[in-house]
Amino acid sequence: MPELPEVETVMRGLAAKLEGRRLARVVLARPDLRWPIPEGFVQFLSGARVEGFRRRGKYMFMRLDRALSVLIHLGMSGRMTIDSAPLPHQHLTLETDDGAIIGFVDPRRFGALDLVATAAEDSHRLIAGLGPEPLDDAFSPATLASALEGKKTPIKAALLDQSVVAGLGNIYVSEALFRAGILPHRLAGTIGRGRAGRLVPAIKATLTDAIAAGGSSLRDYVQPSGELGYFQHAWKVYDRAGQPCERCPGPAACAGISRTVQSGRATYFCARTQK
DNA sequence: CTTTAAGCCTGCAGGC
DNA sequence: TGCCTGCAGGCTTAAA
Repeated sequence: MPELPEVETVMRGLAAKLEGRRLARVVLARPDLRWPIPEGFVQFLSGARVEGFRRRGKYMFMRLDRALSVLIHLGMSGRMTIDSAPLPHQHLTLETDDGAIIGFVDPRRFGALDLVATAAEDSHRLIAGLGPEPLDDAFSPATLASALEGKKTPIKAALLDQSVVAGLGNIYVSEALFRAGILPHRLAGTIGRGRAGRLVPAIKATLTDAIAAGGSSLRDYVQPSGELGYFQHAWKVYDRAGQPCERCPGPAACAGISRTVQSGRATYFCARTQK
């Protein structure tokens, strides 16, 4: 489900409820999600105080006292609930010392839970290979252009590669490429400094706008508060095949939003304004 | 080395 | 109504 804006939104919701609280009760309903959950997971969390949260790409860390962090990945269908009755596929339940109930629900179980020393978060095997944070200043046209240099994959696939930039998924790649006026099929190696100069700001603006809207809600995504994100109403191309492109003057000029499949994933674009 | 395809799981929408 | 197929926000692995 969740790409960077959804993970950021979820993390903020959790932080508001959990920071400074102690985990009074921890219940794990199964020993594994995508991978086994480490031995002693429940014991390490039980009684711990939550110091803070950090996001890296689509991963988040819940930092506990005792120099330990819980790595949380929502995968495709993962979500967090606050003060909700237990739901089907709720694999982890946390209860705080002030009575808040946090649930981790993930029907498809592509998500992950792990423990890592706080000082070693960046060395975790799922984190170590990640590219730059797209909203950091270090993610610039120069760094992106150099990361794409010589790449023979389409730019769409390159931006989905988390080692190029961390946090983009299928929705926001389509949206950012539309915003930048770049065709998803264009080979990454042909982006160069000029187009990267449009693409990087487009990525940052797309993500910033989506975070401000609380992410995109489709299927089962809600903020932990139960509130829906509303960025899905701001999609320009994603899931809009056949609909008019708002940048084009009308049907005479443009056939509307196209949908194709690239490496097994749906891609949406305007064939007239993206090159 | 790089790039593509299959697989992991469940749930849901659409076609028959 | 039920069954079947395809598809879904991610990521890893094996194969090409």
